[in-house]
Amino acid sequence: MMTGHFSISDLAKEFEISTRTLRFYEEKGLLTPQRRGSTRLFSAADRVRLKLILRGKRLGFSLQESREIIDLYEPETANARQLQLLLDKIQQKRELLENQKREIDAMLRDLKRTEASCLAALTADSDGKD
Amino acid sequence: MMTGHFSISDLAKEFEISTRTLRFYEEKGLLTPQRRGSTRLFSAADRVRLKLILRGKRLGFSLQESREIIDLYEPETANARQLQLLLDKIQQKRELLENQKREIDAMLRDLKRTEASCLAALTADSDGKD
DNA sequence: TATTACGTTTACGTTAACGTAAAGATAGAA
DNA sequence: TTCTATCTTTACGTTAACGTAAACGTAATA
Repeated sequence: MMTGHFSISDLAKEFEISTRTLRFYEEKGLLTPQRRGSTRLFSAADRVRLKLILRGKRLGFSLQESREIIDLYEPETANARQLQLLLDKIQQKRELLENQKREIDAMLRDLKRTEASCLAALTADSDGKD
Repeated sequence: MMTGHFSISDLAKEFEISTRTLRFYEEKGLLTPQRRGSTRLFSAADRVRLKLILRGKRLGFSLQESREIIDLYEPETANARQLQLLLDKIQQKRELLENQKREIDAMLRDLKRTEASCLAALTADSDGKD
């Protein structure tokens, strides 16, 4: 039935995770699905949060860290003092991410060097120099 | 004494990790220090490997993944067939890293948007509109 | 010589992020 | 109504990456 909501297995299939994982995320307060009786009903907002959690995972963030980042997106904090705090946190996360990018670039450079010497070795072989 | 080697605590201090961590990495075959008696002697090469391991950690790689990447750097594989395999692996890792970069950029864009609306809210407040 | 600093091995403990199994409720199809 | 699918809760198990403690060896220093 079209309810505008997702069942637990809907999301599990879509994102190729287990239902246990979804229940675990709720248990940890990362997702807060509604209930119809005892059955969980996930909203579009829950789905977005899930996307962010999984993206965080791919970047090597812990669930706690992902939660911190996700919480930054919620503009419930309409108070100015809180907003400044929010901006500070965003700045922190930005620096962390920029650092990650730099490390990735360093790794890519290293790989490129190794690749180059591999290719050199290969072409030397195909030159039939020996 | 200048031996051209590092003691376990030398490396522990330099990289701000525990000696347990270094022993653990050896146990897992990620580092292979020599021994003088029972005491570990780490070489400059060990130190480089350690750097790569820690960089991998910061990027959210498991020790197993870090090992795979590090192994790519070792040009012991002078055989052509092996070299081609090596190039394939490098390509795989490159794609993985490029993907990570894309995800980071996505995250940075999201943060930027949130930041923008925060700033908008703040300046609206300081306008004293209410 | 006794203490301090540093090294060793062995082994049990811990946290995160789930996996897996048991036992049961509910709703629609055969 | 019985079967099948899908949901629930509860709870013990598992892996990675170390932490922590015990018990010991060695070497320089007070």
